[in-house]
Amino acid sequence: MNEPSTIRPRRITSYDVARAAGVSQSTVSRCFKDDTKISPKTRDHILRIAREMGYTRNALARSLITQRSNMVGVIATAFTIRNNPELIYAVGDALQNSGNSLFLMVIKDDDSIGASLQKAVEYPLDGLICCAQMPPDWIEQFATRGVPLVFFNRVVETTVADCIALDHATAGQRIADVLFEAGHRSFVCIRGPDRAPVSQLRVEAFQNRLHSLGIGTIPTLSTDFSYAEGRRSFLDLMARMDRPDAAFCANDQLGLGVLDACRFDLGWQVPDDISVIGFDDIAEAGRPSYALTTVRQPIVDMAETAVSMLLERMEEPDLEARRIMVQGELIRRSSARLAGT
Amino acid sequence: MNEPSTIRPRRITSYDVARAAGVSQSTVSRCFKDDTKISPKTRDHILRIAREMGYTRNALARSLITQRSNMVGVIATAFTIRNNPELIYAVGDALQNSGNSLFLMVIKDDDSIGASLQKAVEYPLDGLICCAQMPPDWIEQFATRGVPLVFFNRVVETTVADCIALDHATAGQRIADVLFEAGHRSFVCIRGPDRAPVSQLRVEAFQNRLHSLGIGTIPTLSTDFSYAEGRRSFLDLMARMDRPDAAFCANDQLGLGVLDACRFDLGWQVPDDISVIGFDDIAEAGRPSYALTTVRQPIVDMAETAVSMLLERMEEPDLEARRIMVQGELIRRSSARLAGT
DNA sequence: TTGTAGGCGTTATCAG
DNA sequence: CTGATAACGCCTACAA
Repeated sequence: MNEPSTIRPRRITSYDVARAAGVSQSTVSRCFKDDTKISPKTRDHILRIAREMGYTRNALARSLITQRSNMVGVIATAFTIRNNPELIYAVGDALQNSGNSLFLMVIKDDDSIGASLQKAVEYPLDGLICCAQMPPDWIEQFATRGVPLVFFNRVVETTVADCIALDHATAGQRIADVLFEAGHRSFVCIRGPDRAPVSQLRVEAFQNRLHSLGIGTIPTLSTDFSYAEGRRSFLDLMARMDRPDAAFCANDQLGLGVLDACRFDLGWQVPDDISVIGFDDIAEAGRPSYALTTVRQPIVDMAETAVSMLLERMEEPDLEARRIMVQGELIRRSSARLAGT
Repeated sequence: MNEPSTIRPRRITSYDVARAAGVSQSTVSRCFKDDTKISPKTRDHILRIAREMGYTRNALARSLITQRSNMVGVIATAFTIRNNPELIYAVGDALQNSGNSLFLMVIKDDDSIGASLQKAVEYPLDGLICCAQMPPDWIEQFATRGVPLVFFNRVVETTVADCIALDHATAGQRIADVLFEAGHRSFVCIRGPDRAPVSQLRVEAFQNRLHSLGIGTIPTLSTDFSYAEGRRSFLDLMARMDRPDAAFCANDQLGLGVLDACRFDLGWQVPDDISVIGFDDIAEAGRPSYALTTVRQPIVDMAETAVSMLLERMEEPDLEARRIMVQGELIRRSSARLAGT
């Protein structure tokens, strides 16, 4: 008959090692725990044999009995991954340093989170860092199941999950203030997708502040948060209106697009003809080719804090919910004419 | 006495559902398999009760018996994550579409892969996509254990793993050719870390080609692959030598740094005073502020292919090793004076 | 179609 | 210090 040319080899288990070492399976198991009593002699003996046989503990089987998978889920949108890759690295690194693993669930946008949440409870994960919006009933769900949850840059009204976020609103106001003080009186806004909460917070705070300073309606465009859309939509807008004094962009990608539109498509001088301000302080914003004035979001610090909060809550599930608001730092560069300090 | 204010709730199991529904545990289990025979009536009944109780199958327990965790590991360096975030997204998305999950292991650089490999066998993962160098004995290890393995942009001489990589060498030669044809005769190279294989392949091919065209030793600097280092080290070099005709940078980040050094620090005209060429075609390279001539690496396509290859091998472990070399596309922009076509 | 029983690879609890 | 034995939560013959 036809016999398979290769069979997936059976995994070597602690029983195999036990047999080879002439001890019981539980003794083998004990070898790999630190705080247990076992004679150094047998331990060495068993460990050597285990190494020879290529034995490794099965983490899945272990987590079944210990009730901990040592895996932490991270839910992140395409945009977050593209725009803040350091976040992924920082979170992964911090998790690994604490003996956990990173179970990454990527989603298209904030609205397509469903399947990931399902997976998070199925696996089950020891904790969850969510960089996206989550329906309230799911938040409850995780709380009931005792799965620690930290929101990253998504503000949620709940008492059962921690959250860390930039204070987008205060920063948006601040930008309105410094532009106004510098004498700017006509503005436009380029924002991200309508459903992106981060964009919304930044832009609304900006607009509200200007309104209270007596500025009327501010022309505002929604885009997909990308350089290309920022550039294109700004040109669109400029074809229909006079040049404003200043443009506020909900993130740096948009800001770079607007800058290039000004310089290369419209032939305007920045900041003499127009001030441009972005948000995030991504690497490119600081380069001399752009020198974009922006608000710095300390993403790596925030990532590390998020992991710490999660780990704390994993230790101490009864901790009351914490809400950390990180203040952004205004980074003054040459893309905007601003009033001094 | 003190009683815990919260206890981690016991997980609801299929036994709980069975009891509530008045059936046996195995019947509950069967409800969640498609191809099994069960009367529609009892199925609906059980599913409804399961939903009411908030029951979800435990994926870990399931994988213990099915011998598949449905988790695929991805090992990526800090640099890869930072510079090719789309890779992470694309891989994650493709995996999820095939019913698998992404177990992400981040490492500092190619040399610090050890712990991740250990985890990969421990968990155990159903497959591994490795974007880093791997010691040969570990490659064997995975083969013996029957864990499918795909290398991404790392060329390995092995018959037991697939690999997909850009043809860095051919691209490096090509750049040498077009620069030489355009009349350039003096060159410098800015490369990545000494241990970064990708950088090495690109630069060595470039240098070898020029040697065979009669060009002598080419001043070459090693850096950390970053914009800042590219800019700084190029300035260093220029302080010690005459202006070369062209600079080849092992990636676009370096290229952008060198461009800014030329324009903002040295006051040179690009490409009149010097031609600058990068590698990767990252988004910023295409923007008018830079317009960096470079080689396009179709990272998303490559990511999807890598996942396909892995899935195929998971189905068919006996497949013989495949080695896909992707040809890069020279993208001509205004940072380099090149010969036609 | 449904129930019974054994097993996946560990860890934990007790005796010895 | 070590060895039985019972979980952990599920899947899957096999029997009914």
